[in-house]
Amino acid sequence: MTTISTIDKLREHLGDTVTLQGWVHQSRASGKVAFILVRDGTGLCQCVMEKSDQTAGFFDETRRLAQESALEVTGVVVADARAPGGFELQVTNVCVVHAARDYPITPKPHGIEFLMKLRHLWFRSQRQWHILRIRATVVDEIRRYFNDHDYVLIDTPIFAPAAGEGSQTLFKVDYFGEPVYLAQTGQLYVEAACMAHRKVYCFGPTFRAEKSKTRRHLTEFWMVEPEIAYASLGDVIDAAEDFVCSVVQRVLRDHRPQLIELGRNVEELERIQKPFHRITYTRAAEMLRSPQAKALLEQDLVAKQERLAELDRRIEKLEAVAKGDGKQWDKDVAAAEAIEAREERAEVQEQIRNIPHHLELAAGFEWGSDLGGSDETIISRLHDKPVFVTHYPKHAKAFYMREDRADERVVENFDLLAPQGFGEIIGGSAREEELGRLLARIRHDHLPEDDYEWYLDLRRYGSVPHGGFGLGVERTLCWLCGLKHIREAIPFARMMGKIYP
RNA sequence: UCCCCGAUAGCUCAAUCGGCAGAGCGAGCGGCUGUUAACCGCUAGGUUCUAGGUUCGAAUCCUAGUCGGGGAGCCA
Repeated sequence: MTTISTIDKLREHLGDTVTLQGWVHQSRASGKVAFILVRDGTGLCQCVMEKSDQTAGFFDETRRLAQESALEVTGVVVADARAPGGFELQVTNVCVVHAARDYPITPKPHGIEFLMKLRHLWFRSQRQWHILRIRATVVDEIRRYFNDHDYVLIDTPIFAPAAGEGSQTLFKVDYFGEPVYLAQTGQLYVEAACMAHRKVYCFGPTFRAEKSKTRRHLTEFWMVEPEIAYASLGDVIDAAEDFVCSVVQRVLRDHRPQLIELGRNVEELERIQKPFHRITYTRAAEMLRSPQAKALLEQDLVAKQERLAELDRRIEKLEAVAKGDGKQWDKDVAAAEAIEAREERAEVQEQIRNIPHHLELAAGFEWGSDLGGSDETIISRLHDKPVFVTHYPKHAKAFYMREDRADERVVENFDLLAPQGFGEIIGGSAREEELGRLLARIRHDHLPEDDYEWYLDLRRYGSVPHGGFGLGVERTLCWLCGLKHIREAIPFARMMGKIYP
């Protein structure tokens, strides 16, 4: 009777005979020795099987086990520098649970369409495994942070009778013959709850029917929304800052190796310390029109053009190698690198095409417009840490945001822009607590007043200054992991025109 | 809603000016006693997205459509 172990605990079993329950991640075999890289959900372990009297009974059948075959493998745990991870299993027995055939995801590169259709299998790949582990930690830290800071969890409804935000982005569903909408935010409900519990938060999926096919958009994404009674705009910003630092620290603490594996620059994350930068929208607008912004983009253009020339040279060289008559191995590597370089070239070309437009947008930025994606990128790249942009023009923002009493053209809101151009990860505000002002805004925006009767009650009975924010889990994960596309930050992405699997 | 790009073997990609449909991986078989995306040999594998058109001849050119990728607007 041997111990059943998991790969993450092998270190504790050095010298022991243990059984691993897992799947074949990769395998290499010769006539007399086979290396099976086993994946068991907790990690990877190289299992070495030498042909001998002991293994004769199963060696020939198992040496060529196909990728993703399920197996129980028993052996002695030994330390070996040649093994990935430093430990390996000297196999004494193998029990095939299920022999797989023709597993579609191979160790070679695949296209994104193919991988998304096989999302249910793509999970098993190392990169995806790391990302979803980090996601689980981020979600855990979100809950832990708010629970430990005296926030009360309030679950808000998914079926909502009216719009929380722009009504063009609502998913309409039939509710016993009545049209209702999938929630875009739980905010109005947590506002009600914070008057009962002082500090509350909701955490769940939200739905937006935005017709956006970009690397930053999902139609179903997860958002945490804390709401605090007796809070000023400054209090809410302080809370957001502390919270974001806490999430970053936790991910650094628990996932440093995974972040490095994903290619994330860990030093950049280590710089995420309080205080973050705080600028007003008006100042941001000035920055966009400033010589610094222009210089940044112009330098960017030069850098991108140099990169493009470099890539052209590289691609030419790689193609020559790939088509030459060198060793097959070298040709393969060159061909794979050429594909990667071509992808990067296409991306750089697109960026170069966009820069003049971005320059124009920034230089011609007028007070009153909302900040666009490229504007946010410029602002965040002019800073080395996350930036809070506050006090946006009233007419560009939602009706519930508190009017600045000192300047009624703006509201007391903020966005938090992640550094390195990852864009907006938080939106928040102080909420309008005066019934009269709120009613005027609802009427001005032609919103259905009846639907908001209950919400207006909050201003009739013990209305106090309060505020909160919403943090998008997937966008935060993109930033933390350095992901290029949001679809990798959620187990099963829901995007415009995509709902399988 | 708008703009740009793409679709060739199971996968990733080639195919020069419009002239015989190719390679690697994966799969199958064989070989190899320490591999790290293993290696070596052999085998099988094609309605070139769809429908029209131009042409002696179309993967390649034209028109329309479908699907996918990226971006704008909008947003977390």
